[in-house]
Amino acid sequence: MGDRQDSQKKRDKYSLRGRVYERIREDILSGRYEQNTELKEMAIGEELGVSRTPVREALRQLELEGLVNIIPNRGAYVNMITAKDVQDIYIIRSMLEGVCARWATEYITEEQLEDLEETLCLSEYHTKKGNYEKLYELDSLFHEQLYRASNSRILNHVLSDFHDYVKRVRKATIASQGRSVKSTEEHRAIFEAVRDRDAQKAEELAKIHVKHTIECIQGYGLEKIL
Amino acid sequence: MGDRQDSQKKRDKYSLRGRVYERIREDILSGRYEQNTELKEMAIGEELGVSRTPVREALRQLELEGLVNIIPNRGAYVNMITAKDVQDIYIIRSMLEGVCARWATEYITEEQLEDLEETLCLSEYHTKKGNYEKLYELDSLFHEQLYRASNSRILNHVLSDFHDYVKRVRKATIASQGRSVKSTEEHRAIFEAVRDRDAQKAEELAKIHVKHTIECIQGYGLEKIL
DNA sequence: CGGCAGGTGATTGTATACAATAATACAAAA
DNA sequence: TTTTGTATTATTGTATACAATCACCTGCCG
Repeated sequence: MGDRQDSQKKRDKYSLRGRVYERIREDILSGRYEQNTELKEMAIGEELGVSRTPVREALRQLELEGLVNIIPNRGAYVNMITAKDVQDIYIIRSMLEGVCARWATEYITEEQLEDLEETLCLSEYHTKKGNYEKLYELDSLFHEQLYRASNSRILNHVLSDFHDYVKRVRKATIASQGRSVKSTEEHRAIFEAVRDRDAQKAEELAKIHVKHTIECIQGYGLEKIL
Repeated sequence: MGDRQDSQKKRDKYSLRGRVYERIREDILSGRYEQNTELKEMAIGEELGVSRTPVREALRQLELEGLVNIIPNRGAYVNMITAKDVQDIYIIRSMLEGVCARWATEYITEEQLEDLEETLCLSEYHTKKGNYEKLYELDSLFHEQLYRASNSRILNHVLSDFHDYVKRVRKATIASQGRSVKSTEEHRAIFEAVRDRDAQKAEELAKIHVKHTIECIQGYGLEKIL
């Protein structure tokens, strides 16, 4: 339990390549590697008990995401998300989550609304209990459900990636009493605006929600997390 | 001539994998394949005179971009950009190009400003001559230079991808007398706002520039392009 | 002592071989 | 006729083998 993370993602968790990809990605995003660590195909392959082939394919994918630098004939090097990247992502996300919420008011189905409310209820429950691990998962789920409800494959794709990239930061912010309570309240407000089909309000609330997270991060000190 | 397209992209055009990737990507984005065309590794490999290995790696990368669907043990299928995707991309781009221009006013260097103006001059020249092929390249270059000037790796990455995705549409819109003149004028205005460090104006102009392109597309009829 | 040439080992790039899986066709039984 | 089981074939998934490239070290020469 606790490895829920891709939900809707089609990323194939069952092929060797898929597992290797997820593994390296997770290791980079969670900071287990340092910047510019060299990722040798053979070494990783041995560690995971697979040959070079799936490792290579995974590294090529990570290169495309910008999480790995590949220098031809030389090797693959870890490319960490920097503090500035995180800031930029949050600013961009604040806008995109806004549009997302706006679009969701137009496209969300009754079923999706119910799912969203269920997630919300669980969030409120676990907020009270201070169960941060579970809360992080529910926070992710809430946003991903909203992404899907926007009915935009493109927006969903971009936002999901960003969401993953700042995973570490989000884990840290959620795990503070003050922020988690506030965050869940804001989720509730966004949900209600979407349910009531108030596009303007939903957009505004979603933007503010992300902005508050930025402020929380800046208060906390980004260096401590990265 | 005419295959300029990646400029700053680090995409390795010299390895077999890189060439295969670019080739398939280009074929998908330019509409040479139909939706759901099955991409067989062996067939592509034979066509390009390479083995399955580089083809596989290329397909895996395209999967991550969403340009190809891979069903495990079954195959890879073309996933075209739909008309709605294009609309979404333009709406999102309009916001992101706005932030990009804003950030550029803060970060652009004198050298980058000169490069930008040079591109602009060439654009104006070729606009007069109605040289649409060249104009398309210069339009791409102008935007890419601005992306870089934003000093945001993240923003640059997202915008560059989007820019590629709507390549076909952009080619079509540029190739209309009215739009190309207007577009170049708008580029000039954006450039001047950036040069004068007027963030507010630059952002507004960049947003409007993309919005105008949407309108042009809608007037043109997206179905004809896709 | 320093710089450069060449060799050596390590690592990636590509091709191929083999294994596993899924699609297809066909035949037999209900 | 329909359905189901099975053999065949095509295709992908993975491993390995081989080629090309690069980094590093050594030793020669200035």
